Amino acid sequence: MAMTISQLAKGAGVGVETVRFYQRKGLLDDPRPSRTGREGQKHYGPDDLRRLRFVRSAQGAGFTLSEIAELLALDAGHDRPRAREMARTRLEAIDQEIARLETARQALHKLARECARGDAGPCPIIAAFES
Amino acid sequence: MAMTISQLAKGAGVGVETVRFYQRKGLLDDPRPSRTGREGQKHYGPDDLRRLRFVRSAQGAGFTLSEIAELLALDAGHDRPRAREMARTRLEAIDQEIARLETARQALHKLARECARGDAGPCPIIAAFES
DNA sequence: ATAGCTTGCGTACCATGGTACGGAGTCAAG
DNA sequence: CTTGACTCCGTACCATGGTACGCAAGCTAT
Repeated sequence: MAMTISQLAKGAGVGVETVRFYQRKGLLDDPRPSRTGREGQKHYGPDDLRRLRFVRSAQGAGFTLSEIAELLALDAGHDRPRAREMARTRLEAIDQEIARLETARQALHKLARECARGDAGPCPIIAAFES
Repeated sequence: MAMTISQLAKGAGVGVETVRFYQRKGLLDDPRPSRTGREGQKHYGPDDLRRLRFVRSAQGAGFTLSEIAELLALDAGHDRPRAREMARTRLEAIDQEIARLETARQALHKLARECARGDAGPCPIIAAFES
């Protein structure tokens, strides 16, 4: 069950350097080197993998690495109201972001439409963003 | 009609330093200092403001500054197919991003729901992201 | 045993998008 | 005529999220 750092990294689709980077940031455990197996080598279990995958998912949800560190601290702790607050805040930010993207989508769609006919001549790109 | 740099900046809601940064990046014109008005001072017209606002809008659409530089070059030029291609590519990226955010939204919603009851005790944050 | 891979560690470097700082000049008002 | 506001310019610095580099030590297959 024990994994090396490169197996751990592979399992989450990240690079070894990234794992170490997260360890330095306190996002991941940095286990004591153990004497089982290779001398001085660290190894990792399924929990580490879950945690690493969590970091990537939470990043996908737009949390910064330091927010993720806070979430992880909460997970170990008991401050549910704080956890809910963070979730709510992020949820609002996500909704705003989605709205912003929908707007951008319209502008781009307009750009594509206005450039649609003809293959030469100026195409009013700046005007397409005046919405 | 001529504006100073700070008026230009204010008109687009950015800082003076940001305007100069964009000039250094080639996103904005860097006019020759003129002899009208204050000696050695530059000034800007409505086109500069439109352009600056365009930069901010395009950034909002998720373009990087160097992509925006390319769009601006296209706007001056005649490569419509390229402009359409950029728009299409970005459109796809935006759709993916929206989908990603919707997923994240679900995860966060789940997190908030699972932490909803009780104000103490552990709250399965990591589990909430296992989707 | 020697090459080659992986590990661990620390430090340096990268891109992106700015922000800040310091010095020097110009101008208008008090 | 000094003070304050604004300008110009160059350079330095910042956070974020990594990526790369170099070194020593260990395992493993040849």
